[in-house]
Amino acid sequence: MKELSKAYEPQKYEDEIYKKWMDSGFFNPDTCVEKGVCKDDSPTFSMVLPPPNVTGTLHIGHASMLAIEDLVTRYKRMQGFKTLWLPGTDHAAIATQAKVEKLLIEKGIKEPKKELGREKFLAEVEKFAQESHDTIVNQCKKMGSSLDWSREAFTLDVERNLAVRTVFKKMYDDGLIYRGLRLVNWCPHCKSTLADDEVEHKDQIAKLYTFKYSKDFPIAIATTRPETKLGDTAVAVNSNDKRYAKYIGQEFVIKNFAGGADLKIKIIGEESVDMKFGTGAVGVTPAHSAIDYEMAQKNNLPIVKIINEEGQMTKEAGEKYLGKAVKVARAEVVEWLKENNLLEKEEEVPNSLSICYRCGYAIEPLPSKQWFIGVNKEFVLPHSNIDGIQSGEKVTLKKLMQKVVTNKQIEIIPDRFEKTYFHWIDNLRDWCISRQLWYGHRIPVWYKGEEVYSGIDAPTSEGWSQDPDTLDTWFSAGLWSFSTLGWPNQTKDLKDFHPTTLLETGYDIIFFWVARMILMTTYTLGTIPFETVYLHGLVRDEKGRKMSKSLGNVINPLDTISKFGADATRLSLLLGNTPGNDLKLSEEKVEGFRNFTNKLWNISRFMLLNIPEPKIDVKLPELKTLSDKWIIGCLSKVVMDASTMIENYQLSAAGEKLREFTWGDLADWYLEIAKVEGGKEEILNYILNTVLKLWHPFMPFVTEQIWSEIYGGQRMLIVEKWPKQESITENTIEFETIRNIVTGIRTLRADNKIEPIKKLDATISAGAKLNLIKENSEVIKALARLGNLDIVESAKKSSTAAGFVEGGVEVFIELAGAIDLDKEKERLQKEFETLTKYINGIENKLANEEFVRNAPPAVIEKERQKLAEAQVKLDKIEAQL
RNA sequence: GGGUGAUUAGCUCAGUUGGUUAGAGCGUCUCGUUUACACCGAGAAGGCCAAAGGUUCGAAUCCUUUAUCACCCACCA
Repeated sequence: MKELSKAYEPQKYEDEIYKKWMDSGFFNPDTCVEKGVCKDDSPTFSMVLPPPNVTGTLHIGHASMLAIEDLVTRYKRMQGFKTLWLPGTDHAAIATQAKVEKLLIEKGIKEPKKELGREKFLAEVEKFAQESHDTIVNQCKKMGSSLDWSREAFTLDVERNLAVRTVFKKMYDDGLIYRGLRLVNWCPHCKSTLADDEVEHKDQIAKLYTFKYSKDFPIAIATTRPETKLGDTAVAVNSNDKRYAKYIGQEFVIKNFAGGADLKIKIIGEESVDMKFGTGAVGVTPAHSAIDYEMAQKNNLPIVKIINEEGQMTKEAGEKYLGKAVKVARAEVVEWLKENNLLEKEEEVPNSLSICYRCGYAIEPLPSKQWFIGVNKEFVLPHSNIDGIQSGEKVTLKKLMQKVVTNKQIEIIPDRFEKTYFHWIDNLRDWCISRQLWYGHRIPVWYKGEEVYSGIDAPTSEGWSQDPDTLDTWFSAGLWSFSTLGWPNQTKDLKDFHPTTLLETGYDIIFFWVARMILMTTYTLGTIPFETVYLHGLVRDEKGRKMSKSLGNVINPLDTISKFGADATRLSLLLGNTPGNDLKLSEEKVEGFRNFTNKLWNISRFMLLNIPEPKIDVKLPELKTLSDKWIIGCLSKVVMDASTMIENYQLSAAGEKLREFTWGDLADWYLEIAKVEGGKEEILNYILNTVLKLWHPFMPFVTEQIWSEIYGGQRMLIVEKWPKQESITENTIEFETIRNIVTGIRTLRADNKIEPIKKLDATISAGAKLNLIKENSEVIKALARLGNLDIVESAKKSSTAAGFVEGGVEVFIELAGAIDLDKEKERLQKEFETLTKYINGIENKLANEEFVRNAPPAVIEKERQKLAEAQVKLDKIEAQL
């Protein structure tokens, strides 16, 4: 007989189990085919791991992602799918470079890039990235992730670089990638451009200054950025504004504004100007404001760049300001306005500040020559697997992105995010993809004088120099679903696993990543990157706040793993977690699930004590007793429910159902009954195997450990077949009667303060259920701790007994001297009253003609039944009173 | 300014096409070591389902309005 230790200690087993899984090769679909777990032509399930940034370590959010993805992967693998979950990491260009720069500065290198130069600096970044990578891989393993490490990829490795260059060249040739002078989002701190999505907005209070450029200028304007007025080329007023209409079209020259440049200001009419805000007039700075830039395009205004990439004033602002920081210039302009009595008002207004999503520094919009992807440019899609788009049809990237979601080829869970997605696409502008960073994919474009060459490889002739810039990190991330499978080579993996089945990621990167993958894949392959998108929420602390170092509320997954185990950590991130919603987590919650892993361990321990020779392939034996039929009915139902729920990505609900069965039905009832009934070796063996399989995707370690304790190394749970539903449709009502009788007796016992150890005598007036009760009398006696139990067809309550009615059966407990007759009467009286009220409610309902006319017959029948049952119960209680 | 989500027991949440006497876990209280488990067992208390209208025979569930909170988007200087 096998025997487990008394308590489960995760720390003792987890690393060893992971190693066994690795050695088995079962994370790799090819090995699974070789070893007959699935066939080469079995249906596939594939998913890529959203590659974590190599900027440091994994946090609890990553742990949640891994738990969800591993659950689905293990489920599919056990179902016999040819299953691939492909790991990788993201070089996260701007984030990683900024992090390493900071670290080097802390080390005492004041200007790392200048001092080290491109090559040495990059070597530092790569060293850091490698270390982070190793940490991340280790953490993934700690969580139990069944990732196929043999296929691991990196967004910046050689294979992915080829994919990047190939796609770039293709887009360039299709005219989708172009270089142009545009107003871009510039981060003076990161010294790079940013995509529109990489700009965040922060509410703040800003000073709004109202003033005139000069005494002679007829209109006062209001601005929160006076220094930019040195680059103004117009003043915009609402075309319908009677105050200013007469000036529209006029031009004014302001000499030496604020002691700096001369301004040439044209008054223009614009519908968009709010007459009620400020003075109703806006100074137009085309070079440093997106909206002003558009006005300039429309009105043919000159663009004067007065702030450079360093965040300093240019000579266009005038000699006085040349080289001065923006903030200094602002103060000086305000000072000048005051001195010249031009400042009319200074007030505080709420304002939205644009900041860099990486460093939080204020964004400076400025004109710059950059590379863009045109999202509205038409091109021909040669091969289309997209419903509603023909091969050879003219399309735009925007159209492709919209189509695959509107035609339901891609399903987004929860579906409300479709709306968000469409809204984003509708407002999408050309994507600026060049970055002035060193760490990343170098733009595959070479220059020689005026000549420009774009190719997968460098031109062979002399005299070409490559563009110094790199690509937005999301460019390579956008290729992830197919670049990881070997594209541009036509590999077997690509054929087998693309499009991938599922993309599981956070809702916070739906634009950055999900949308870009859809763009890149539909364009490059003419197909979807994935069939389903499952968006998870953020993990927050128990008060719903974001976890942050400064708040000190960070829960580190490695800590909870070492304290409570990986399985407990996983469960705490899976149960109560629903798509699209944030999850509140506390250490107590993890602790609770640690208790459950131990419970499962002990359930197994007990069952093993009653299974002399456990077998892996045990068939469902003949069901002898009511409880046997009942538990197998429950098990069968939970197999069905859990399966469909996982299929529908209701992972939390599936886990709840399993827990309810395992802890409630199985442990609290069936195992207790098994102690009485005996002879259950095979059925217990069958239930144990099934339960371990069902729990495996949720908590792989403890289940695999129990499995290996039972069956040695002969077969691993990770590749056992997922259970099938038995065709047991046993009515559970009869068992419910037994269960409720036991509970009823226990309640009476507690109410009357009778210690559990004392055995009571009882009489059951069973009526039509005489046989049922007789057959289960031993169970009732044991679970309710009865001494004598008389089961008769009909009996009356004695004066020293307490009684209750359950399922048409009356139960009388002999309390002899212990009974408080008044209290007993009061209790029955109370129940009588609630029941009467209940009956009245149903009677009224049934007396309502409208109800009887309109409600479906099944509902009416149910009400009648409820009424009849309640009526019987009421009569019996009345008799007991 | 536009949009989305949340609001159910002290806390965290279920409640899937409208038909329950509204559920679970944690916490609280009472009792308890009966040959798996005190990381446990038995029992109990605790809810005008945010508010107001409406639709319906019937609403926690559908519609409208409101309130509070959270998040996303946006070029109000």
